[in-house]
Formats: sequence, structure tokens, C-alpha cells
Amino acid sequence: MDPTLLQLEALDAIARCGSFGAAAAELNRVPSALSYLIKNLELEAGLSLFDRTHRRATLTPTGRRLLEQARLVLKERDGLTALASELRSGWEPELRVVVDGALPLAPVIRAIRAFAEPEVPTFLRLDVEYQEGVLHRFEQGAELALVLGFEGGGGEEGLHCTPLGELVLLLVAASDHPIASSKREDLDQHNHVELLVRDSAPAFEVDRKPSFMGNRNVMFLSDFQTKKTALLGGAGYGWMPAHLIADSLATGALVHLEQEVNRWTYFPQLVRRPDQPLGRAAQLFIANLCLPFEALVATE
Amino acid sequence: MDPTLLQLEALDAIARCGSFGAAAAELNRVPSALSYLIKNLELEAGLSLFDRTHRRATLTPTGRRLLEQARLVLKERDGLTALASELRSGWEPELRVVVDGALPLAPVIRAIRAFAEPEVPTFLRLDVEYQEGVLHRFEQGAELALVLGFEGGGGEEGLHCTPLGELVLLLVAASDHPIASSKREDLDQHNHVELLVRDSAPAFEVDRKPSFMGNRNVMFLSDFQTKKTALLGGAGYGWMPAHLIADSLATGALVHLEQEVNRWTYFPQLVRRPDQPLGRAAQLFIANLCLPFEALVATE
DNA sequence: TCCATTGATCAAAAATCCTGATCTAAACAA
DNA sequence: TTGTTTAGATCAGGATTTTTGATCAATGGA
Repeated sequence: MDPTLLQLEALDAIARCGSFGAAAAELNRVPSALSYLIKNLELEAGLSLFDRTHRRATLTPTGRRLLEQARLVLKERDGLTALASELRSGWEPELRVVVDGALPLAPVIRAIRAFAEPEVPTFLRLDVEYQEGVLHRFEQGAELALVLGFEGGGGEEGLHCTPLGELVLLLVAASDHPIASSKREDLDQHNHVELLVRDSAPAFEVDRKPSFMGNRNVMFLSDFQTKKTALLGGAGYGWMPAHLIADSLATGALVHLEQEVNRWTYFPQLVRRPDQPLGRAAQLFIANLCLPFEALVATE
Repeated sequence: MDPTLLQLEALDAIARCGSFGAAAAELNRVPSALSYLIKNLELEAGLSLFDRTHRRATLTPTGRRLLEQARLVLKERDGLTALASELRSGWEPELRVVVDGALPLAPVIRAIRAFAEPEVPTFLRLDVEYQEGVLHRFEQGAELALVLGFEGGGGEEGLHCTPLGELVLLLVAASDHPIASSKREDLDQHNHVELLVRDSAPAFEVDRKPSFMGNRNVMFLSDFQTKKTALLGGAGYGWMPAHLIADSLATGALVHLEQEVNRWTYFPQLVRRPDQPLGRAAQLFIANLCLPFEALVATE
């Protein structure tokens, strides 16, 4: 059995209009055309769908049941034409975005909410990555990246960058950790453990990592929330985005260390490729992102 | 845009097989046929689905997205052919069953579980009715009825009946109700309230109800569970299926009244029309119903 | 009873789809 | 570089399917 969409449309129209004639008028056909389609449908299905003993052809129970399923087919077909129309009107089929896990997630979450609307046909893929993993994911084909900030603050490699405010990282430790009461320049004197968020690039070899920490003791963590927990537990010291530890600094659970370099300001950027124009989904994402982002970075 | 199932099948096959040629072989066509179908699909959709700059045609992101939706259409189409095959092999499109609310529901619930299996295409409709409502619903077209028992115990009106064991109704009241301590023949002397389950036939006129209770005080309830609650609350006395009040009799919350007629045995019947043969769904229902029914009626 | 309406049937016309030959261009090996 | 292989596009003719308009039978209402 191999039903045609035409046959299913005829079945649906006849059931809705109540007669072959009315359905034929709706489909801009002649009644005999529908007669032909339905006859073949019944023949191929091996089922009798209409009861012709009375003048008006009425659906049999079998016909009604099959109609239910036929309407599911037609519904998906309509979904296909709608999708084609949307793609034609500028929506990307898929939008991939990378976010540096050090950035505040709240504005990103607000932006992805817009993709739940039914009129947005684009599939959204959002990856939260760390360190080199952010650019690695971007190079693999993501259309947008929210990065912590390039060295020097400006763009490089011919990428199009839009500044998104500023993000402060602070060197902190638990208030009951010995390092909290030590003075400047003490960091190199002791073998305190430095907490670091692990690079999320898959093929990244830990040996090739710039050995700025020398042979000090280090603890690698998967993300900043875990790192915060470890810091609060007194595992060691480390850099944290200010917005993630404002509460702990206020309660005094964490303290800002008094070191030569204990504060670093980054300038987060929205990065995209300059050659290819933004699709409607990318524009939607940016429109829902930028405005609140500035505000949230400032206050958090 | 009006895509054809052929076009969608071609799109799906090319994506699965990796090339026009392999897909053509799978569909028993010639490559140029698929070329023609896809060209028209792209033309009507106004989208480019394949990238032909390289030798092997590869799906564009747009093509991949549209393919996702196309596969949904084909999936529903397959569901349609499967449904047709099932209906052809003897499954009814719909099965309607009525159950008298006085009967134990457990065996019925076991029977309807079988209809959750995906290989059962039949839509099941089950109505729990009371009194005249049971036969009323059966006459409206239900294929099967589980009735409390006809007067005289046998079948009537040329219906096919199968006995399902026996069901005892007991005349009971709350143990702290005045009637509980009264002796036989007292029922007519006092104006105690009789609790009754209301007839569920929609057009049933309460005036035409056989006035066997004369002008006594009555309280109509929607079902036996509600009636049990009202009995436990001491609202009055009434008949209850034994299986529903076994627990309350055991704890002593309800007591079996000592009256001339305080016990009635019914013989529940599975009723169906003798002229039309049973479909597979009806057979499935009965097969899952009968065996446990006898056991449950006896023990409950 | 007649008459309007519904739908089936049929042959011819129209549209669609398939085929097989031919052509272009990319990938690949020498 | 050159020639070979392979994937797919294109095109005209043929096969198939669908549509049409006329005709016919049957039902239900006036």
C-alpha cells in the first residue's frame, strides 16, 4: 500500500465538507476526480472507507479511524511547507553559540528563551566551554561566541567583535585559609594549592599548557561553580569571576587576597565571522542578549 | 509549495544512502528520476537542499533541517499503512464497552491494560454507568456490556450472555446509626434515609422510576464509592456490593442489617449482540477479562 | 409521481513521472 | 599534466497517473 497525499487530502476534504461534491469544489476539482482517488485508496488499503448504501456517502468506522491517521500525515506535511517558508524568509536551519563559562549565564538564558517560540524554526545549540575550548568550538563552526576577552582587548584573526561591558576576576580564598592572613608576595613562598578550571577543548594536551604556574600544586575543576565550592571548602586559592562570588565576599566566607596582582579586568566580546551575514535567528539571539547583558555584568 | 511523498522519499533515501545513485538503486529507479524529483522539490520550496559544488552532492544545513521534517511526514505515512494493515487483519477501529459501576473494576482495569500495547490499533472507549444507564449505553452502540444481571438471571431480547460468576449485594448501615441496632421489619416503620446510586441514563426521568421506595426519604448519589462514604458517615442505609465494603464490615464501621431481605445475589453477565462476530479487540478484551474476573468476584 | 442531487463509470485529454542516452565536471591515478 | 572514473544534470520520448466532462443509476424530497 502506498497512499498519495492527494488521496489523503481528498479523504480529509470529503470528511470535512460532508460530500464528494462540496469537497471537489474546495479542492478545485471535479467530483469524479475524488471518486477516482478514493476508489484507489480503498483498493490499495483493502478497506472500505465509505458507506455508499445511502445517497450521501458516509465514513465507515474504519474510514474514520484511518482519517485520524491521515490527518496526522497532512499535519506534518503542513509543518514541512511552513518550515520551508520560514527557512526561505531568512531563518537559519541551525544556530550554534559558544559561551565562556566565566561569563554570567543570566543574559544568555534570557536570549535562548526566545527560541522556544513556535514561530522560530531554528534549532539552537548552545555550548558552555572553558579556556581554549571556547575558541575551539567556535572554529568548529559555531556562528556566535561569547568570549571572555582577547589579549590586548581587541579583535584578532579578522573576527568581528562587539564589546559587552567588562568582567572582573578576583584572586580569592576561604577566610579561614592560611593564605587569607598572609601578606603580599607570599604566594610564591608557600606551596598553597591553586584551583583552576580545566580547559574544555577535547584534544587539549595538559603538557602543552603554558606553565605559568611552574610546578606549584594545582587542582583542576570542571567549572566555576565547582571551583567556588572547593574554594569555600578551603581547598586553596584561585581566580573567580566577581559576579559569582559577590555573595560569599559579602558574608565573609571568601576574602579578596592582598597580593601584587589580585584583580584582573576582562572585556567580554560577542564574536562572529565578518564575511557571512547574520541570519534572523542570530539577530534574534543578539537582540535578546545585548541589552540586559551590559546591565547584568555591571550589577552582578 | 506542495511536496510529494515521492520527493520526500527521494530526499530521505539520498541522505541515507549518501548518493543519488545508491538511493536510485534502493528505490528501483534511475538516478535521473531522483535528480528530477529533487530539482522540483528545491524549485517549489525555493531552497537549495544539496550542495553540488563538489562531486558528491551533500546536504546543505537547510537540506538537513528540511529532511528532519520530511522524515516526520514519512513516519506518519508509515503509521498509516501499518494501521491499514492492522484494520485489514481484523482489528476494529474502535471498541466501546460499558461496565455496571456495581461490578469490581479490578478485572476491567486489567483488561484495558492490554490496549496500551502499540500493536493494538483499536481505540478503546469504556463507560462506567449505573442502573438503566448501562443498557442505555449498550443500545447506543457499545459492542460489549458488563451488566449486573438480568431479572431471572438469564438473557433476554436475543442478546448473547456469558456468566461471570456472582456478585452479592448487602443491606448495610453505619454501626453507630440507629437502624443498626433495630430488629427485622423496622425499616418501614421509621423514616430512615435510603441511599441510592442515581441512574446514569441521561434522559431518564426520575418521576418514572419504579416507586418501590414509596415516599420514603432518599438520597441519590453518583456512584458506589460516594455512597460508601455517605454510609460510613451515617447518612442512612442502603445496598452495597459486598466486595466494596468487605473492609468496613471487618472493622465494624458498617454492619449488615438484620432484615427480612438483607442479601441479594446477582449473576453478572458479559453481554454482546449475537449477530455480529467479535473483532480482535473485543476478543482481546474478553481474554484478559474473564479469567481473573471469576477469581476476583469470589474473593473480593 | 417527478425532479434535484449525489456519486459511480468511462473514454479522452492533460499532467506527471520515468527512462536511457548524452553531457559536464570533479576526483583520482599515472 | 593527461586520461579515466564516477556522480550527477539535462533532455526528449514514452509510460503512467490524474483530471475532465459526459453519461448513468440510485436516493430522497416535493
